[in-house]
Amino acid sequence: MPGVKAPEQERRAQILDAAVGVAASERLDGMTVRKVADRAGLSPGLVFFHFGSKDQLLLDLLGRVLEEIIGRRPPEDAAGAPSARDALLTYARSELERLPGERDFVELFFDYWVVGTRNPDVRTRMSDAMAAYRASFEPLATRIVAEEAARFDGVPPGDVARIIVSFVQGTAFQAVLDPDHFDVDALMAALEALVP
Amino acid sequence: MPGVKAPEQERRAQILDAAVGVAASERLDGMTVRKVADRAGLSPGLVFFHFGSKDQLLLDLLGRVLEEIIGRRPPEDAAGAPSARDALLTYARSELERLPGERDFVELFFDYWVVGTRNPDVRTRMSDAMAAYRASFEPLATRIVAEEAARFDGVPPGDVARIIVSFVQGTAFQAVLDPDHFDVDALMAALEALVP
DNA sequence: CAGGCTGTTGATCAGCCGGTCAATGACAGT
DNA sequence: ACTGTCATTGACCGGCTGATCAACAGCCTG
Repeated sequence: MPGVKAPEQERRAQILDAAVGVAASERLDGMTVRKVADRAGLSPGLVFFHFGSKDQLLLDLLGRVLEEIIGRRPPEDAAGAPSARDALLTYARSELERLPGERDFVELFFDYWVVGTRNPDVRTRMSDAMAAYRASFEPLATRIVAEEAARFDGVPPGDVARIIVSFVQGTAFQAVLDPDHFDVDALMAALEALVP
Repeated sequence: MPGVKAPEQERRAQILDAAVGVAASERLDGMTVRKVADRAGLSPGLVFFHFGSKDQLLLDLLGRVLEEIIGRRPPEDAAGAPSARDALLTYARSELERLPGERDFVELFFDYWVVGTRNPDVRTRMSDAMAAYRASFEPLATRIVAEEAARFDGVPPGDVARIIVSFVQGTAFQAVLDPDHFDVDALMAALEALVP
């Protein structure tokens, strides 16, 4: 006996919310259409009615994950930084400080990375998101290169941004694997000594 | 009609070899006991006879992957480097240069990272391996800190090593996602400018 | 040659998966 | 009030999975 109707967008959002919940607690490979439907209090068939396939549901869920991790980032608050180098380090620190609170999404992000190695759609989406993330570091990287033109002779700011992103991601990787030894202050102290 | 017997260790190795092959081409989530058995030219039941469960097979396979990625590393060849800083950069470069050729194992490494977030055994194994990898950078990090004691005042060498490992891993992450834009020389040039 | 141990096979099991679909009911337009 | 559209349900399908197990073959021991 079918239940009450609901507007298209509302249902989709309801199902996606449930998908976020299931994925957060059971990870991508533990997320099934049935579990999502159960959590949303709906029938499995409805998920296919609204999303067509599980792959499409995954793709839409990826949109949410990326928005959370890469999208809704606090403004890069470089105010008060005496130099571009300090501003970049401050920015990097703020990125590291977000990690513990967004652990579920960080884990999902890596889950999707794995899926992306086999699913071209996911891969493209991830690749684009990474480019956007990298781009958010570029203004500061450009200022750094400009401020010390001699030291960075011929080095494209984009490569500097790439290195910062690598550092943040690698740290996220280690933080999830071994959260007890994750110490932002210690890491930043070492980084500041390493990058004068 | 059962086939010929084989010594315990030989069979295990044969099955593990097949598992490596299947995992390399189909990834962890595409690896099933049947496919491994097929590739080894054996019956599925035999896999359980020798390994007990798929989880145990995964754990043993992880041992192989880690040995390939973290174990069999070339000696850190710091010979000819005028300073610890140069030696560390040379070491980091050699790590990056290994990535394209070991892509299958790098992908598997991240696959296992994902599995590790749910499987404590895998997680512990990964965590230990990461610690060992980090430790391989420590001697050079210690020399760097010692050579410029003022600059690295109070910074533990272990944290410096952590940062280098983060950089290498983050780069591996991006290299798999977007192999076409992976350029070791460009990255190292930027890194050398960034870390004087 | 008898008998047991052990490696090996492949059919088989229960369970879960993504996906389909006929049936049903709520709702809007007329 | 009638009707057609569409959201919703849940049983159902085929396929695949990890795991089990009785049957069987080769080998060692006596």
